[in-house]
Amino acid sequence: MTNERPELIWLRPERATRGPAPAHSRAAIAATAIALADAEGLAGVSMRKIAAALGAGTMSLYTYVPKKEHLFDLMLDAVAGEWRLPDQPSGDQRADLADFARQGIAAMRRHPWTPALVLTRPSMGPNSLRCTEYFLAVMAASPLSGGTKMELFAMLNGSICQFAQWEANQREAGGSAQWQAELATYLGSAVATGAYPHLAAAFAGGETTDMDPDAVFDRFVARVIDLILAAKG
Amino acid sequence: MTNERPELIWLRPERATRGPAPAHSRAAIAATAIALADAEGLAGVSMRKIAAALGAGTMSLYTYVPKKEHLFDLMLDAVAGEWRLPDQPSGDQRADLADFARQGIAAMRRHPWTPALVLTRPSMGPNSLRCTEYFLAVMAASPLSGGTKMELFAMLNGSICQFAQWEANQREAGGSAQWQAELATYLGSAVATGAYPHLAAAFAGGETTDMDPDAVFDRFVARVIDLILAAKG
DNA sequence: TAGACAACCCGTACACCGTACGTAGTACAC
DNA sequence: GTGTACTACGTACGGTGTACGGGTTGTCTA
Repeated sequence: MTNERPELIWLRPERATRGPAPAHSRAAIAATAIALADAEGLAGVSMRKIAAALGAGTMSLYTYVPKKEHLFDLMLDAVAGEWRLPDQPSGDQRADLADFARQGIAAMRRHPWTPALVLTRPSMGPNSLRCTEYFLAVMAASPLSGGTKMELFAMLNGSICQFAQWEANQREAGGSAQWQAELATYLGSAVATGAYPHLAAAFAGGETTDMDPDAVFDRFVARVIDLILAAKG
Repeated sequence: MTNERPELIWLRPERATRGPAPAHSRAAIAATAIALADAEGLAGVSMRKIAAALGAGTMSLYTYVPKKEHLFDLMLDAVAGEWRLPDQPSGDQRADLADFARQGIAAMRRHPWTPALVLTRPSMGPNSLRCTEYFLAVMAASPLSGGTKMELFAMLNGSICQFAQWEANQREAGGSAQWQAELATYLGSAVATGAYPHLAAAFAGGETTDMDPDAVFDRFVARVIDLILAAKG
């Protein structure tokens, strides 16, 4: 079989025993990348910029991270480490899941680039495993199969990501007055053709859905939790 | 105010009246891009490759599409045009929504790059509007507000995307035996530390969840539809 | 009908990206 | 002391999106 270095970053030891002591660390690199992503978005994260921020040569990073993709894994797991989970579930499933979800949305609001990454690049670093473990602990009393529980976990996680991504999109769009004006013009003219009567009715119904984001999220997540707790399969 | 060309592509006329007749069209460019994305993934779509496939100069594309982002809008709307929706809902809400969802997952299986794009870049081209209109028609009898219905639509759509993306991830991971082996090694060693008892239990429970994908999807989407039809807010 | 001008077509060029490769230096294993 | 595994990183390559400018073509105005 192949004796190559493993592709999975969690299988590579961070530190070897032979050469000089490394001047940096995976954690520091990930932290710098996260700061960059927070400030400039995912597209603003480049190996050169990270290296510059760390005062290192660009290619030095590749001693710590074999590919940029793996850097994303590190970033995601660092964010997953921000969840503050109690050691033991309280016993109130609904409350525990709601709290779990709120931790998630909070982390993703701090780091708006996370949902896009989580959805397209699921990874299971130590911190992600800790989150999964907690979810399973909350569901421990349920008679559902392990596989079904994992499915439900994916669903909860995905829903949180989806919501966070939606919020991020809203924020981005809301920032540009021109964009909003153009969208209104376009939708107005589309509706005016008469081809979309129901759409017209929906828009005419007074758009007063700009409630407190936390309330919207709680309502949304309550629905998802309903669904999880009602699951039989 | 500004007299600039609108940023929103649906507000730009496809064809002007002054110069020579264009040799290509937005639709042809989008179709080429879609073929490329289907074959090589989103990352394989570059302006140069599209132009080459069309037999055009790279920069010529920019007469049709002001930025690459807008090309994505065109691609997504072309995919949205693949939904085969009846002129009128049947009257059976659950059946209509289930059919709608099945159309969605089918389109996204044909074009595995769509969910990532839809989630991060919602756009409302004519075909997307048609889909929205159909959903609202299905929900016409419901007393919910227009805003709530739009939220529910976003939720249904998002769920479909999420599922499709999850499937795409599975397919990609399943393709590499090495990757699967490494993941198993890693999870095994993680579980062996004893730090994740519930995770261990979930894995120990015999992973026989590899059912028919259609059945899994139908089960998943049935849950989401339950949630939509039960909505009161 | 003359000519202005808008829109098409596209080659060149620039800034930036991820990263392969090679070299130099360092510290532990033998 | 020597070999060797490791860190550090400059240079370079092939790719990206797209700004710019010039040549061409068709239509609308005078």
